[in-house]
Amino acid sequence: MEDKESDKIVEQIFTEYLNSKGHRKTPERYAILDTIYSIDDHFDIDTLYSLMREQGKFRVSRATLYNTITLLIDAQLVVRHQFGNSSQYEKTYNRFIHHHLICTKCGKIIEQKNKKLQKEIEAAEFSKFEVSHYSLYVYGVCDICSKGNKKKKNQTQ
Amino acid sequence: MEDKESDKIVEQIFTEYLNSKGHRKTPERYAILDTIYSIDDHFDIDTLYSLMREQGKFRVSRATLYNTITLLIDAQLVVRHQFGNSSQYEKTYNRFIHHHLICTKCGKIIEQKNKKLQKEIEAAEFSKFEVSHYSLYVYGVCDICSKGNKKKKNQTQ
DNA sequence: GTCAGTGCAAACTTTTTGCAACTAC
DNA sequence: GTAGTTGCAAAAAGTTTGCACTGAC
Repeated sequence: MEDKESDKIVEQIFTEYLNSKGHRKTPERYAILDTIYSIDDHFDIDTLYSLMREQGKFRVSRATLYNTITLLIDAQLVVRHQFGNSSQYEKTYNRFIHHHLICTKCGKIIEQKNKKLQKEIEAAEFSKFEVSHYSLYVYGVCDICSKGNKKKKNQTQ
Repeated sequence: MEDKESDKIVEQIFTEYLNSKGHRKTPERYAILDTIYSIDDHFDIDTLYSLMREQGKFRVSRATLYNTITLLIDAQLVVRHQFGNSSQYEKTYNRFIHHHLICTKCGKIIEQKNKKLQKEIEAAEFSKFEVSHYSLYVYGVCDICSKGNKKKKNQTQ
């Protein structure tokens, strides 16, 4: 998805990263990178694993996925979130900056832009700390769960 | 630690919560609540488990800890964080509001107040979402790791 | 007395690790 | 050629579940 242009840039960034670290440029790593950048929202390792098998793109093991995703995080091309039980990941390059609204009733995760807040967080000063990125998780009740409760009124909570 | 006064209030809140939900008021639950409120920073289930054994306060199983902490989260007396591999928890009542600075080099978590930012996040509007609380995780490099790198200059990055 | 809650151990899930085979350099 | 990578399976770590027993109501 997205544009081919940014995919090329992302590959370039990864190549430079691998070179700088003295890591090898294996086909597995690029296949994983490509697949991740074809996914537009959050994913976990198992989803990524299944997706790569289905697509028949390139057969990689889970161990390799874990190894590679660590590299991608270090290269700042992917971020990790830990909602729920398993780690969730998302690509970072060329992806709009957003905050995460997490519904405490149904567990749904909603991405929401808020330019004003984004700027305020980015402008914040934290003493003795070199900031690279941040994640804001806002917990509450989503629209659907909120409506559901009001209509039904049959829940103790 | 903290003051006895707030411990009483916290117990009261929990009692009201248990009543409202029709849950039983077991000694295990209060022992867990008390222990949690004696801890001043983050902890995981294993730490809590060991602490309760050491103190000889009350012997509870891990299963009960997991069950009870779920209730405490629902009662808004505890929040869960998911840095690293295991879930981290912290008490909420009477605890200063802070943000989490996470060092990507050493993994250390620094709690930092920022009243201005706190107010800005609290003032933020998220459409179709009833906010209850939030967590801000700021990733970057801490003072010590930053100094270490500058001194050594032996790392590729 | 009843059923929610508990302890224990087994099961399950996610992630890490050890090792032989492979391959990028 | 050789060390970094990979795949596989086993192990580890964290959490959940099943079941018999206990105790709050």
